[in-house]
Amino acid sequence: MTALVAPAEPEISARQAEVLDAVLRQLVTDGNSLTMSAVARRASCSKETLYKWFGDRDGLLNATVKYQAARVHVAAVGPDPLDRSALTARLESFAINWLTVISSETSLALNRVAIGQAGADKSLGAIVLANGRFALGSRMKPVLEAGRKAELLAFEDAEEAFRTLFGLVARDVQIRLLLGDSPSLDPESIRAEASRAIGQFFALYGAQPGGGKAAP
Amino acid sequence: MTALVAPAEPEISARQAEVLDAVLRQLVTDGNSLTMSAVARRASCSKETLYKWFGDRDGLLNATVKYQAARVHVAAVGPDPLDRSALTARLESFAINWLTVISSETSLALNRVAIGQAGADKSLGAIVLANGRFALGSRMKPVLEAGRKAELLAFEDAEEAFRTLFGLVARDVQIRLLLGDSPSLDPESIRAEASRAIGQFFALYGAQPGGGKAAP
DNA sequence: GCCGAACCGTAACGTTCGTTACGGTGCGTT
DNA sequence: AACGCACCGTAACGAACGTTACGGTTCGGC
Repeated sequence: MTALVAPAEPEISARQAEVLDAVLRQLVTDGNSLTMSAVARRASCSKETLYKWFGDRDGLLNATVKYQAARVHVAAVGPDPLDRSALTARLESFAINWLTVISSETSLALNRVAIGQAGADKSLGAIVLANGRFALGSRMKPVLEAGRKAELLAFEDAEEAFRTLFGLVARDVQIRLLLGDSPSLDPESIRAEASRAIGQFFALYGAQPGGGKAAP
Repeated sequence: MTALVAPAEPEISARQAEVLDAVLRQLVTDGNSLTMSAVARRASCSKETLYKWFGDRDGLLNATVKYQAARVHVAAVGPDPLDRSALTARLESFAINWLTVISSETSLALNRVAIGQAGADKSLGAIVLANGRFALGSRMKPVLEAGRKAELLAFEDAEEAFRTLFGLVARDVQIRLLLGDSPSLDPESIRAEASRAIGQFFALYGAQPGGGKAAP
C-alpha cells in the first residue's frame, strides 16, 4: 500500500535544513502554537524567505514532517544469520528503537500537530503514518518472515503478527505520552519494556517444537 | 429533573447539555477549528450565553470533555460468578466496548483536540486520560484480580497485566485512527479483534494447571 | 397587565497571525 | 566600480476569531 521510493522530493539546502530544525525546536518548546514570526525569529531568517522556500505555513509543516521522517530512518536490515538469539536481538533492537522514537519530544510534537490537523487536512497524518507505523511494518515483516522460514516463529499473516508485536511494545505508552502524561521512560526501562514485549511475542508466536501454533 | 448520578461537578441543565452536544457535533464535522460563533449557530444560542455559562472557550472545551466522559461510563462491574467462560465474556465485552469507543467519531474528535493542546495546556489531556485509559484500568483491574483469585489468571502486577491487555486490544488501531487512517472497524471485525485479543491474553496470562506463569 | 430575569441575534472591538511589500545589506560577477 | 541576486529585518494589510456590549423577545411571578 505504501511503497518507499527514493524521494524525488524537493532538495533541501543546508540553510533550509537549519530552518526546519528551528521549526522542530519551536514545535517542541511552544507546542502547536507555531507562528511564522516565531520560526523566522528562531531561524534568524526573514518571513519572506520562509514563504519563498516553502510556499505557505502548510508547506513549511509538510517539509518539516518529511525532513524529520528522513532523519529517523534506522539502519536497514542486513543479511540474516537467524538463529533464535539473533532473531531475539533484532526484535528487541527494533522495539528499543521504536520506544525511543515515540517518546522523544520531537516525535511527540510532530505527532501532535499531525493529529491535530487530522480532522481537516489528512496529509500530515498520512505522512507521519507512512514514515512511522508503516515504515516500521515494512522493515519488520521481512524479519518476521525470515524467522518463520527458520522455524523460529509461527504465524499465518505477517501483517497480523506485526500488529500484535506493535501492541505488545507500545501498549498504552504512546497515547499517554500524546495526551501529556509522562510515564517514566529512561533507557533502562525502555530496554526492560522491549525485553518483556519480545518475550511475550515469542510466547504467542514462537514455533512449538511440535510445529503447532501457540495462539488462535 | 433528577440527576442519575450526583456529580459534585457543576450541574448541567438540559439546555446546557444540548449546547455541549452541539459542541461535539461541531468537533466531529469541522475538526479542531472550533469557533464560538459556529457553536452558537449550531446550538441556536447566543455567544453571550456561552460565555455566561462556560466562562471562555477553554471552559467550554473542558465542560464538553467532562460531559462526554460522563456519558461513556459503561455498566459497572456486578457480582462475580467467575468461571472461565464468564471471565472470558466479561473481558471480551470490555474489549468490544473499548474498541467501539475509540473508533467513534466523537471520541476521536475529543482525543484530537486534547492531544493538540497537550503541548501547551495539559488539562484537557489529563481529563481525557483520567476518563479514558485510567477509568478503564480501574474497572478492569478488579476483574483481573478476581480472575487471579479464581486461579484462572496468573500475574504479579494487575497494572502490568492490564497494560498488556490494553496493547493486545488496541494494537495500532488508535494511533492510525487518530492520524486519519481508517482501518475497517465494523462491529463484526471489532468482535473478531476482541476475541483474538482475549485469546492472546489468556495465552500469556492464563493460569497453567501446574500453577506456573506462562510468560516472564 | 407589568416587571425582571434569562436568552437570542447581531454588531462592534481588539488581538493574533498569515501573508505581502519595501528598504537595506552582503557578496559574487563583470 | 557597478550591477544583480539572495537574503534579512520590519512594517503594513487583511482576515479570522475570541470577547464584550446592546437592543429585542420570551416567560414566569406578582
